[in-house]
Amino acid sequence: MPSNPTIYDVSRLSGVSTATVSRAFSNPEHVKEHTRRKVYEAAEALHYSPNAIARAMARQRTDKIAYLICKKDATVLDEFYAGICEGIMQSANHSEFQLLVSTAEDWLHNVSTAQAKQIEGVILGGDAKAELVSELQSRGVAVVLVNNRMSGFDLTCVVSDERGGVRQAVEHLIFRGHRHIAMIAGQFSPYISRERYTAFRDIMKEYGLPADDIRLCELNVESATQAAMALLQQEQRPTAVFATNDMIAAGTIKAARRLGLQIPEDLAVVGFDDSSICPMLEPELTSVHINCRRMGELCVEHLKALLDGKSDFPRVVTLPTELRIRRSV
Amino acid sequence: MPSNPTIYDVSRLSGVSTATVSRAFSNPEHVKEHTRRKVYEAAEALHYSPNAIARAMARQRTDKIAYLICKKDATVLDEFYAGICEGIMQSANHSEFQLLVSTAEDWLHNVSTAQAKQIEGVILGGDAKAELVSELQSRGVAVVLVNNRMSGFDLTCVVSDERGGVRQAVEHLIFRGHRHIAMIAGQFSPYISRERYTAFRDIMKEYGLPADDIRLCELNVESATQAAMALLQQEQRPTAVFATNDMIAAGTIKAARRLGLQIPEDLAVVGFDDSSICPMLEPELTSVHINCRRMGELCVEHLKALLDGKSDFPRVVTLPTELRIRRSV
DNA sequence: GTTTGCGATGTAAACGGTTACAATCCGTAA
DNA sequence: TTACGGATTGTAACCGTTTACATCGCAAAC
Repeated sequence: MPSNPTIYDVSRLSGVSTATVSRAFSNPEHVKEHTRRKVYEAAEALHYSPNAIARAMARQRTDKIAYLICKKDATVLDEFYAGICEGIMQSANHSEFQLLVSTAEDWLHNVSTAQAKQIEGVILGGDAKAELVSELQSRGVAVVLVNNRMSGFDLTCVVSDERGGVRQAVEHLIFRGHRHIAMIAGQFSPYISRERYTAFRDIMKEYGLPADDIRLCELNVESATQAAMALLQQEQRPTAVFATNDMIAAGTIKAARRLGLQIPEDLAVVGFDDSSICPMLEPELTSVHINCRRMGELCVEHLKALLDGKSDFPRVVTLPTELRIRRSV
Repeated sequence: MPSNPTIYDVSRLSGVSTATVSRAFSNPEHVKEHTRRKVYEAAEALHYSPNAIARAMARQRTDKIAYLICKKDATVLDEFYAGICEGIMQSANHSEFQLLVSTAEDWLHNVSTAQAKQIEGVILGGDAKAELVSELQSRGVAVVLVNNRMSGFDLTCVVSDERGGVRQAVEHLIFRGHRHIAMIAGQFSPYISRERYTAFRDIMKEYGLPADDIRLCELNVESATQAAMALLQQEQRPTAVFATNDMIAAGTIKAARRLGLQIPEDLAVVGFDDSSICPMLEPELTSVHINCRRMGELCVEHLKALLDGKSDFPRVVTLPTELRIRRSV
């Protein structure tokens, strides 16, 4: 197999210097129309395209960014993070970035120490450790946090409006007349868990309602179902449940069914995330929609701004949520 | 900010040549214990680590591979492809590959033409076009197909045992005494759709049962529900439904409930993929499990073998499926 | 005491672009 | 006509490694 054509081949064939060929590709406006065309023709004929490695070497920049997911769960790319990933992918492609994807654990060992240098920017998803952030920043890597915040650092965070989302869910229930609203909460990343929890408490208080019927559960359906069973078998049964994600809501629905409760007549349920399971459940689940793709896109946009030195951006970018009303309330 | 240390800095500090430093890092066995230690100490002191770009340039290999998802759907990284992606990620990290992720459309325009050269291997997921494969192979890029097959090419395919999976599902129904088994099928990638369809037909025939009650639907719950409604309102109602994925099974369950049918008493349902929704449904859905992570890992392993020139591997790697029995049958 | 051979190390030329600087061209104003 | 200046283009150094080849030292074999 003949090795790939180089800029020298193009230079020779088109009769101009390599510098001009280079300019024709990276600064077309600096080479005369006529010459440029000659270059392009030669390149076309040779199937030449600039070698990105060599270019990165000479330019001292790689246009490579990474999406690092910091999670210890079994499935790293769940629907939520996958959605963000899609947004990042799409936006990265349009911005001619190359996107590396990895999990944080493997990364910290293999890569942060060994290769971080050729990554220009990192998007950290999940529960990033402060140590990782400072390590990266100290090496001159631009960092954007997604769905997380961190104090004490000078960095950009892209988050969904968790409090607003909880408000949409809870007010929806309150406006339908519910007074005894319980919450079943799972342990997500610290940031998310805290936001959803405090938001629930604050909003209930705002309406003068008690926010003391709160259960915790593990992140699996059985645990959620158990928690819901216990909750619903109290003497003072709540008329509505706010579940901090859709899986927990699904568990709640199962528990209700086992206890012979009708949804939404006997019990209203609202979920969070508006994942793909919502329309599959019976009844279809009302849930708070988060625009994951958009979050991913925003991450890339802000990372780009950071890399271009335009860091006069807002430090915290908040994306509104949207209540998707279905039949479970 | 001081620019990163280079091999020259290490060379100077440790008092050996750059060649020796280089060897100390990439061929430790070719440098004497004593020297090696001096080099490592100097590197440590300077926080030096080899610049992968320069290394790629000199070595003429990049250790970069890509996972390309060929799909036109709205959500590219659904649970299935995300699972594969996780496996690839993990395996790639262990093999010190850098992993790029992208969708095929953007790719074909931006990358295949412009940058394919510095990617050494590609894993193609979904419905890859033959054109893309030949384009890549003609540029000397190693290609592995996942969950797809393609004739006329000399390439490695990693697939789950679709026929075996269908057999597990259908035989499970048959052994429970079902005779009138209907199928509701969605339009996935051509390969998957065809496999599941023909497998169903063949296996039913094998048991002397008619396989003529087959419905098609779009890939959304409503469409699946509609299809199931029509199916279940026939005068000769089937006693079991084989759904070609879990979402369709969910639609079937919804339809059954609307018609007042009990599951599994009046209707048995089996899904496919064993996605995370199975335990959330009521009743919990029996489904055919596919080990996506493992498929991803296998892709990387075979890609690696390909890159190392050991291509005496089986051309088609098939991964067994496993029936996860729950309550819907 | 030479020669031989091998392991450890050094020298310097790639790898394929970019870009500072110099040189040239060409139109315009003095 | 000539000097001037911006637009184009060419020359060559450089980006940070790897690696073919040369060199060196030293022990075994003669």
